Amino acid sequence: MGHDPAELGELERSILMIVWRVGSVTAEQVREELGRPLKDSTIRTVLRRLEEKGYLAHEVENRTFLYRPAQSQQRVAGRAVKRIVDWFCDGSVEALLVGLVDSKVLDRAELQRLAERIAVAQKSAEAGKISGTRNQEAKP
Amino acid sequence: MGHDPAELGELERSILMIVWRVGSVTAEQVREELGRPLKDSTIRTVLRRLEEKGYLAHEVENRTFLYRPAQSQQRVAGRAVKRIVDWFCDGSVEALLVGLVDSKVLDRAELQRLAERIAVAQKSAEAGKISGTRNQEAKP
DNA sequence: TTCATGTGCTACAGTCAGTAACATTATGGC
DNA sequence: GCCATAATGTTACTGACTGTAGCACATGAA
Repeated sequence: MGHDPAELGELERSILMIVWRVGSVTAEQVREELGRPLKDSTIRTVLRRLEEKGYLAHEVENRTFLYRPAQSQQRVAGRAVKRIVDWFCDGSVEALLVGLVDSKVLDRAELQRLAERIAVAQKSAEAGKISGTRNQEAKP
Repeated sequence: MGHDPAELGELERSILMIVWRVGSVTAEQVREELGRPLKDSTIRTVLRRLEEKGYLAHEVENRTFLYRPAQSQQRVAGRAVKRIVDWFCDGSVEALLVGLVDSKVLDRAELQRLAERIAVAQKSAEAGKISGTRNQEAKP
């Protein structure tokens, strides 16, 4: 069937990143943020597609579309990683860690720090948070 | 430029998984392993593409192609995750962890276990391994 | 020589992302 | 009321990539 947390194109990703960074943007703002000289309609097409795919939401402000993230950056990243873990690691996060070390994403030192970090977060976690950062999904 | 550790199609992924699982296969074996009724040439086309993309390697055994993984499953997974981290988390593995918790890939308990696991691996690691599993890339 | 088996090359349809033109509509000023 | 301006809505084309496969070619065996 389709592909839920699917692949984003290069331009889509760039634009999504901008929305995440800026928080709330119009097509024009996106155009300015992007270095590239793209036609206005191009930007708006991509924004629309991103919304169709569920990454963005918009509201109308004075006759103008204001786009905002519909999902936090972390959540999207998390889902993407989940897909990879399911696909390539048979769902084993440990196997993934092996891969992370193998592919030099994590070196031993980082792994160390990470473990400590997790331990600390774990200890001081009565509520449901790993650190100060909490997911701020779309608000109704 | 192109896109190195790029997207694999559904069929490509299935076949790659088979090669990883079985270790060394002919096109015919792949055909049997797959449930689907696909023409022989289809399988071989996909195998060839996977080799072009660097995921597989082959040697000729008695006039027949024997395909083997060119990269370990973990390494491919690791690189895929690295891409995601770079893209969506600005390279921060910690941000990724937040995402993993947010998206329910990891719950707090798993995180706990993970931390312990890392700590243990860390301690007993004189050589360069996180656990018994080591990457076995292509051999010359 | 012929047959079977396996490879090499080519191709075609469907999907999707990049990119954009053109039509339409509402809004504020004259 | 009418028009220009600024947005949006609609539609489309192109190239890349994947699924899927046909067909020609080679080579070892009978």
